[in-house]
Amino acid sequence: MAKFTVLVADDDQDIRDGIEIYLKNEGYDVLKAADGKEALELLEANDVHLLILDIMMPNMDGITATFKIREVRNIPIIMLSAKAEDSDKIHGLSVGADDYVTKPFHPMELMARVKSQLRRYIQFGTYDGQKKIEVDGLVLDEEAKEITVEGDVVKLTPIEYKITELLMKNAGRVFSINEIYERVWNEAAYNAENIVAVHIRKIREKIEADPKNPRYVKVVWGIGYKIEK
Amino acid sequence: MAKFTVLVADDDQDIRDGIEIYLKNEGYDVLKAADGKEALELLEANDVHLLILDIMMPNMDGITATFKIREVRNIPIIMLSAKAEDSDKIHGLSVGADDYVTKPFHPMELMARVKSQLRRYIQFGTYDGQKKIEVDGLVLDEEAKEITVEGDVVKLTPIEYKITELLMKNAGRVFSINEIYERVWNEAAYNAENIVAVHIRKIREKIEADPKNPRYVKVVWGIGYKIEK
DNA sequence: GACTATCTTAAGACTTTCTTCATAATTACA
DNA sequence: TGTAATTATGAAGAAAGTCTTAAGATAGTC
Repeated sequence: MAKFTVLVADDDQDIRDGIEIYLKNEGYDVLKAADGKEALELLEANDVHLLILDIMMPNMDGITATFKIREVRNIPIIMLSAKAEDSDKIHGLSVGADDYVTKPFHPMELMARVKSQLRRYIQFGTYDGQKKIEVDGLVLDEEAKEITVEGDVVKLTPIEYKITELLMKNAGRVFSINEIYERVWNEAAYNAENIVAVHIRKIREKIEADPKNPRYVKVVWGIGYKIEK
Repeated sequence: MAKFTVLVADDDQDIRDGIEIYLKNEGYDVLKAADGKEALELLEANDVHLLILDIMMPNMDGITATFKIREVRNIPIIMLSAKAEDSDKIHGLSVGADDYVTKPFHPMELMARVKSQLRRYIQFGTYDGQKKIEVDGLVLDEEAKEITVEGDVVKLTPIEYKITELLMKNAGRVFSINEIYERVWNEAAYNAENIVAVHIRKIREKIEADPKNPRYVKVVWGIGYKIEK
C-alpha cells in the first residue's frame, strides 16, 4: 500500500510532535503546521491525504480553515477540540469535518480514527455525506444530534445521546459497562456499574414503548448492553 | 484469553512489589525494572503489552524512556509521579504517555486504568471487521458475544460462553477439566471436576439437539472435553 | 443568586447465574 | 461381570449482576 501523508495542524508543539510520533509508528508520512494559514499553504504544495486540525489556532482557526479547504478538496478532516469548550457548540460548528476528537484524547484512539477515515476515503473515493443511521424504527441523525422512534423525535440529554450513538453505530456489538463508560465519559472506568445503569434506564424510558421488555437496548447478562442490528 | 504482560518500572522496590501483587491478582504476567534503562532492555527482550513507568528514576527517567520507546512502539504507557501539578500531567501525556496517575494512588484505580488501556490497545490495534468462528453448524460471533446453532441464536451465560469459546477457538484439541477451569476462571483448579461438568451440561442442553449424544461438545474419557474440528 | 436541567450517588429490590452436594449413570479394565 | 474411576444430572442456596427509586450535587441560564 502506498504511503499516506497526514497533515497535523495545532499551535501546541508538544501535541504536534506527539501525534507525529504515533503517526510515523503507524507508517504515515507527516507534515506539521502551527496555524490554519500554514496548513492551507502546505496543503496546496503537497499531496496530503488526511488532515488533523485543531480548532483553536492563531491566524486562522480550524473551522474557517475547514470551510476554505472544502471549497477545493474533499479529503478527510479530523478536528481536535479541548474538552473545556462547549462540545455541543463545537459539534454544531464543525460541520464539514468528518470526525472530531476532544482533548485530552488517547493517541491510539486518534490513530484508529485516522485509519478508519483513510479506509473510507480510499473505498468511496470521496467523503459521503450520509449522516443518518437506522436500526429497526430507531433513527439517529448525526447532524441534528437527534433521535427519532418510529418518526417521533425523542429528546435525549448529551450523555444519553452519546450512549445511544455508541450502541447504534456499533449495532450488534455488545459493550461492557466499563467500555460504555470509557467511550462516553472518556476516562477510566471505576465503579461505573450504577451510573451507566441509571442512564440506560433513562434512555429506555424515552425510546422504549415498554421499558421492562426493551426492543432496542438489550442487556446481555454478565457482559453488557447492545442494540440489535 | 491470552495473558497480558505488564512491565513495571519504578526505583522503589516496595511500590514495584505492591503493584505486582495487584497485577498478578488480576491475572497479568509481570516484569519489573528498577530504572528506565533496565525497562528498555526488558521491553526489547520480552513481549510486553503495557508499561507502568515512574517518572523519577535513576539512570534514565520515565519521560526520556517514553521518548525512546515511542520511536519504536505504540504500546500503552501509564506514568506514575509524585507530583500532582497539572503542568506535569499535560507534559507527561503530550510526550506520549497514554495515562497518568499521581502518587499516592489507590491500587484498584491503577488496575482500572491498566484494564482500560489494554482494552483500547486491543480494540484499536487488532480490529479488522467481523470476527466469527464456525465449526460444523455452530457459529461464534465475538462482537455480539453470541452463539448460533444452525442459524438459531442460543443464549449462553458468561461462563458458558467462555467455555464454548475456548473449545471452538481450539477445535479438535482436548482440554482437561483443570485446564478449562484455569483458562476460564483464571485461577488454580481445585475440585473443579463437578463445577465444570455442570456447566458443560448446561451448554449441551442449550446447543445440542440431543444432549445424551452430543454432536459438538464431546467427552474424551479420562482426559477432558473437546469440540471436533 | 435563584431556577432548571442534568448528572451522580446510594440503597434496596429483583433477576439471573454460579456453586455445591447428593446421587445416578457410564466407561474402562481386571 | 464386578468394581473403581469418571462423568452426568437435579435441585437448592449463595453469589453476582441488573433495575429502580429517590435524593443530593453540579452546571448552565436568566
